Amino acid sequence: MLLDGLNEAQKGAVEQTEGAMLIIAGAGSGKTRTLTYKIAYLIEKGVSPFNILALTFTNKAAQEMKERITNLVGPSAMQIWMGTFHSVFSKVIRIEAQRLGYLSNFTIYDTNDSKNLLKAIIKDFSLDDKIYNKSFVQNRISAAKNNLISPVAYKQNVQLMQEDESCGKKYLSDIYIEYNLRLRRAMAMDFDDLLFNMNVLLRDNPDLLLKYQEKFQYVLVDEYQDTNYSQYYIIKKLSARFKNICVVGDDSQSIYAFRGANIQNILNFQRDYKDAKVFKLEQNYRSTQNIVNAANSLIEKNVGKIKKNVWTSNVQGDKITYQELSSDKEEASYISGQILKRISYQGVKHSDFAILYRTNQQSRAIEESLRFQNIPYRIFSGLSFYDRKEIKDLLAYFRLVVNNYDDEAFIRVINFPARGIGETSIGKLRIFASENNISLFASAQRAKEMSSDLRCANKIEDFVTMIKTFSLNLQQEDAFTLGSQILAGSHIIKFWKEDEDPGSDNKIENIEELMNALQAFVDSEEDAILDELTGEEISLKNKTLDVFLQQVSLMSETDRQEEGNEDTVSLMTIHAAKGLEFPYVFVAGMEENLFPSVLSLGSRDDLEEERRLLYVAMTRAEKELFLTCAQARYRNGQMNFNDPSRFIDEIDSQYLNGAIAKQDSIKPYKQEETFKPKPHLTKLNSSLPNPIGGTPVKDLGSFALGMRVFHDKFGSGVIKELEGKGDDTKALVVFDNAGEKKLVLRFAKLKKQE
DNA sequence: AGGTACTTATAGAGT
DNA sequence: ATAAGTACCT
Repeated sequence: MLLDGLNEAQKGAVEQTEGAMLIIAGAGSGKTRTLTYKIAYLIEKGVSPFNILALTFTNKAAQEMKERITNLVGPSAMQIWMGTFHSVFSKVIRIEAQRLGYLSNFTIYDTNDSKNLLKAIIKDFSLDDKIYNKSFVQNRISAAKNNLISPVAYKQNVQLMQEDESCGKKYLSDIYIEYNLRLRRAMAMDFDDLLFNMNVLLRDNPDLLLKYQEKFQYVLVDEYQDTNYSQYYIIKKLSARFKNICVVGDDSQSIYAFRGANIQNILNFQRDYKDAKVFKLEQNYRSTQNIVNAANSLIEKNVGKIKKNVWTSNVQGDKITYQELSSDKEEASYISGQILKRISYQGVKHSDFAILYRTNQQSRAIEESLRFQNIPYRIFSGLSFYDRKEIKDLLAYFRLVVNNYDDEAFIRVINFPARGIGETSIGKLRIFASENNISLFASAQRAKEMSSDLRCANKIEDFVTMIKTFSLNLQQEDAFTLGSQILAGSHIIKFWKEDEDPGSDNKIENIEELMNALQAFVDSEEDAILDELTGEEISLKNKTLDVFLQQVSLMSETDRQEEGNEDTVSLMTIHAAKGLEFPYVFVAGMEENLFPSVLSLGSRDDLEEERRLLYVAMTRAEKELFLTCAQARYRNGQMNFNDPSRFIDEIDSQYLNGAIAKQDSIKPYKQEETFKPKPHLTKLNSSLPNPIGGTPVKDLGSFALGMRVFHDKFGSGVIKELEGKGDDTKALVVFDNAGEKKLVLRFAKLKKQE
């Protein structure tokens, strides 16, 4: 019988098929399993896979779930629409593009493209790019889009306009307007547009609303705690007709507020859907009692959350190890030492270990140590394959061929490899383009009629002709064939072969890897879900370059990873570790200002998110968990000193080994309650005074040569030299017991003695 | 126009 | 520490 392997709570959640329901799934409680069986159960009950929509957090998760369901109910499972919000709805938008005034070969701009575009606009508006920092502007626009605030609505919103004005950015709304205009001119959408425009489609086209409501009779959403308002609204509308909406999540694992996720979506679900049934999965099958209890004791410190009692009947296990080390280097070698010890004496595999950290830059020291010890490792995320220059260049050629209006792609390749079209000429094209409100490519096509003479008009014409020739073949050739022609026509390989730099061989290998991916895409089986739509839809099943590009733009680094058969240690950020589990887990960098991040200290909501992040990290571990802290760490080229993370104190010490009671270090975190209220748009107030580096600058001028000072770690000593001034003052201190140290006063927290 | 040398911004998680 | 931007030279 299908449901025999499930516990009572899981079974209940599976058997409730109709109506609205919320499944609160604690860490390690078999959530994926439950969801898998639930979908299989629906199909077995006679629901057509065509009528099921399942939204997951990564494409990889979707793929794995599909495979499992296929194992349970057979190949019809391949017909389920399953994937991330972005990938599923980008397909819908592709199909219905005309309703939005787009063609289906529109480009998806990634964050980088967005920022470049914003930079150009800020420059064109003659605004100060320090005040109008492109990352800030991008965040603000993204937040607006995620809250379904259009440029016009933004301008009419008194509160938003006042916020902008009060921080000296009154033209932000104008930038937003221009940004959207230029996106449209480039026939491009950014990530947020995919969701925003899906909402527009459903709002403005009653026939389409009905069509997709009829199609998606059963809507299931995984990781519901990490959905934003735009996503919330899409599924609300889609499920309004049949009212079969099942959301699964854990409010304690909500870690994407920075990206617009709204934890209220899950907290308010019952208010929103009055008849909603609630199921709680509370038994943890993953971790030892010590790990579960320790994680519980931490997350208890959060105020806003749904009551639940996560427990386990697993063995008690070892206590969690907390280890302070003197530096990031020591921390790294401690970790590799612990790994080596377990591998040589206990026959544990490399792949049983994960090293998790808050920020990507922490991987460096750890990598060095692992390499030194010959421990095989694999780093997830970091500089993604698709972020590499050589890959982006070639993809830009592809993009321009697929969509001639794609201005960001045009800028990237018009003179790469160098073909004698310089800044001056490109500037003239830009002006012509904005005067006539056309794309750069269209301007290039009309180079001859431009008033100012273009000395390189012939070269531009050659380039245009080349791209156009490829474009003509877009629907005739498969992605690999056309891609190879473009690669040859671009002379990119020739460029890297002639390049002296030793890194260029690797670049060529990467390009070859991309070509392999193209070949694999062409050879792959047709995606059955694309076959299913009938009527006026364009064909999505061709293995052409445009389809490849759309797939690739929404692929994350974790989606890309092959099923790793290699036996390696995994290194990744905690965010990337969401949903994974490992027998042995190290969480590195348990320090104030790093974890919790210095940027989170300004609000309780942000701090609670950091706490949930640690909760996620801890609950990845099955058998053994290590938390490490480095007293000194290189950051931004400078040595940095931080206290151990406040979170260490928050974990009940009975589950912890190695915690050192701090005698006299003062921890001023009791001020939690004094945080200022947040405006309703997440992150929209992050422009408020927030000094880079975070630590308030104290009176650094009060130290003098020969003065006796005290340092928390190094003890007493005498200042031998002082150099630099202001923020950068450094002191050479001769410590009584710790030798000479050069300290940055801003970080070192030196105290005067006597 | 293209390349090199110096300057300066940026260092939070990622679809 | 590093990437990206600018100034200047060939």
